[in-house]
Amino acid sequence: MSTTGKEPEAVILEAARKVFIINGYEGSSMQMIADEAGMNKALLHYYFRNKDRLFEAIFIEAFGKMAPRLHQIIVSDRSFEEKIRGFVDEYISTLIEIPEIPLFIMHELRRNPERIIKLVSSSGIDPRKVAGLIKEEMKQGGIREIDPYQLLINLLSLCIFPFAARPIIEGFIFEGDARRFDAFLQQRKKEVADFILNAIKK
Amino acid sequence: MSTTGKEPEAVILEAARKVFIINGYEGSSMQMIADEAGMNKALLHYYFRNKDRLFEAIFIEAFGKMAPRLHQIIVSDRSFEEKIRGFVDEYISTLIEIPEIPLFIMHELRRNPERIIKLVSSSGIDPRKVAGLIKEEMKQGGIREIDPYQLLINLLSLCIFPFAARPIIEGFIFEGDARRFDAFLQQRKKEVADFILNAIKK
DNA sequence: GTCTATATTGTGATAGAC
DNA sequence: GTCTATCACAATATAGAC
Repeated sequence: MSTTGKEPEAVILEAARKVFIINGYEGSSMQMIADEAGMNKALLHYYFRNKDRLFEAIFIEAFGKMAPRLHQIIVSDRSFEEKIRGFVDEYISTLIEIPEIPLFIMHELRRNPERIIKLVSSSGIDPRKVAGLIKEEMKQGGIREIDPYQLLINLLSLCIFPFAARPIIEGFIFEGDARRFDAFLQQRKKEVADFILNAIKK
Repeated sequence: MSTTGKEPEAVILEAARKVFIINGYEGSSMQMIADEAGMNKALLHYYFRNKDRLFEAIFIEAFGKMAPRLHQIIVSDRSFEEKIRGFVDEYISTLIEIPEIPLFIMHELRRNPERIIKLVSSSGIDPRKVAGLIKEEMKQGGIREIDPYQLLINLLSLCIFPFAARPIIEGFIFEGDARRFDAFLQQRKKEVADFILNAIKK
């Protein structure tokens, strides 16, 4: 009860989020989460039966932050160029806020791909419709027509990859200088949109 | 000794490769590797002192398959277009053979970023030189000049991301149909090269 | 609800027989 | 070199006091 100030459930979830998203399922222990939450291991089991259930709550939440935005922009009634620019800008901005999420999702999805089925079916997104929509717009927009799936993956690749590969890029290309990498990401919003729009121009 | 038929060391390494690359460091146990190798746990410790050393052998090998190819093509004396086409084609072809490597490297590098420093310094690749080379070629090649780092990351993103995100893409976009995904990858070699070259054309 | 204590299993690693 | 047996410890999870 209490005045909804800091229910243990919320505290646990916040701690679990931090620990799981950084270390992954196998790299995280209930003890780590308990420490982060400032309480006892047993309490985690009291509120969330076991590690799996606690993890699932975090994973679904993280997945939900990534998938639906894409769909929303694609099916809006803006112009094609505005859709591309809008998506790239919003997506990269979001990822700057939660940069660990892409790699987290990719890794955990690889560990347990069956989970996708549940999530996809519950998301209500029909990839065929999205592809059809893109194809339609390419015809009308005076744009070089390419496979809509390739375009879709290109869009996602250019937005997401730098975050998933951050340690490599930051270490390898920017010599470990985080500020250069951040500046790179800010500039990237415009750069990626331009890149895509140029690539599909006739 | 023996006639180099199947030295235990090689058998262990092959087993460790399979297990580590799929499950990651924390997701793998010495028992799993021993089972895969068809021998006893203790033997793994006999040949490779501990789990860390065994893992390091696998990680360095995997990393070595990804990084140097890029450099080799970039510094060759082919034309700019040929470099792009050559790199994309060879890189995607390689990744089709070893599709789990990108995610493996990304995840493990996140877990222990310090490891990069050692590897980068020993690879002899100077990112500044590579960027300078790209910049020079853009001037000569009659190409729209963009930040060479952005171009480099775009190149890598478009090649690597589909492999790292395979379960998501295959499940989410291709409805779990692996054959459609494979066809998609084959087509992608040409598609990505065209996409990039169009994007940087004046 | 929240803690301590504990049961149980799995892990990396080593000792020692052969 | 290769095995069995075992140690020391960390993990998930539960029982039970308060």
